[in-house]
Amino acid sequence: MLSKKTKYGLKALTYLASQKDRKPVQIAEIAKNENISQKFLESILLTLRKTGFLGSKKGKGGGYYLIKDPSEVLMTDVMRVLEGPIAMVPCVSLNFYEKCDDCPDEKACAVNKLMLQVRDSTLSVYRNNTLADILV
Amino acid sequence: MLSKKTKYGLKALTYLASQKDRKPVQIAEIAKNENISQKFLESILLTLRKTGFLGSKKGKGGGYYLIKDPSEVLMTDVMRVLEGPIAMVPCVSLNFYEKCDDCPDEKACAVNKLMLQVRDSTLSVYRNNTLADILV
DNA sequence: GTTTACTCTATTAAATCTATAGGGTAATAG
DNA sequence: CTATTACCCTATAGATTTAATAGAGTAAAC
Repeated sequence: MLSKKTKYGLKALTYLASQKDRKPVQIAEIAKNENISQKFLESILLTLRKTGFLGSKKGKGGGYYLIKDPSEVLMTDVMRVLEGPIAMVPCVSLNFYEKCDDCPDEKACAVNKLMLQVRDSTLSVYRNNTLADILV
Repeated sequence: MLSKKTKYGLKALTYLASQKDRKPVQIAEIAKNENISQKFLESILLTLRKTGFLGSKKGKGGGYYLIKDPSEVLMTDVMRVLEGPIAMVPCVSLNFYEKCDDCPDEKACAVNKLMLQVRDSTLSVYRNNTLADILV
């Protein structure tokens, strides 16, 4: 299941991406238009700023804005930051690999074999989509 | 993240599928060989029996056994029973559809657009794999 | 009729997710 | 300069889900 954090984060990014210009947009405006708890959204936008997706401006007329062009924001990167590993099990994760303690041999593991395929297919979707691609 | 329930369920199914014959296998044997808590496995196998994947035999020499040939057990069905919806959001789920209360229009939702693709690609993996395919 | 092994319910412990509260601080406008 | 705006950060609580355990019950086999 997709977490609310990821869902809200994606909605905020697309909201910013569909602005005419790159002027800062206030948290309150995004929260209201996308039906998101403002405080919760605050922490999500903070994460996106710290990970280089967003810039922010303080004071009157401040807010958040996209740093890169939407067509340069890969879903792979967004999803890893918001949702975490793309793989459903750590033993098939590219960026968050971890050995299963209950599994003596990954090569002989059916779960591994299946989840490897799922990871690859999911990954290809994220790699083929930028923020610009999912705008509607 | 894949739940332990699904992981254990898949391991149990593959354990049963790789038996020479279809004689009942005891819970304890599966639990020991696959490093699974026996009581937890018990409840998982019960689910798989109730949903038509496994049969069981009581008393001495009893246990669980596969009902169908491994090549006829689709991963789509297994995953839906063990893990639940394949879609990451209810609004793109085929079997568990639900409208998002925060989203006025699915057609205009970027999350929907992206997750629809993810669902389709994941689904195609599960549809192309039977229990026989993931044996190692 | 005793043993074996599945069946079922209830409960608990742990982890994670979601949301809220509240104060702090930097930047801007006037 | 100063008041206001709006981001920044920490802590915490409530809800939900997951994982595991305990224990009693029941059907079948030998």
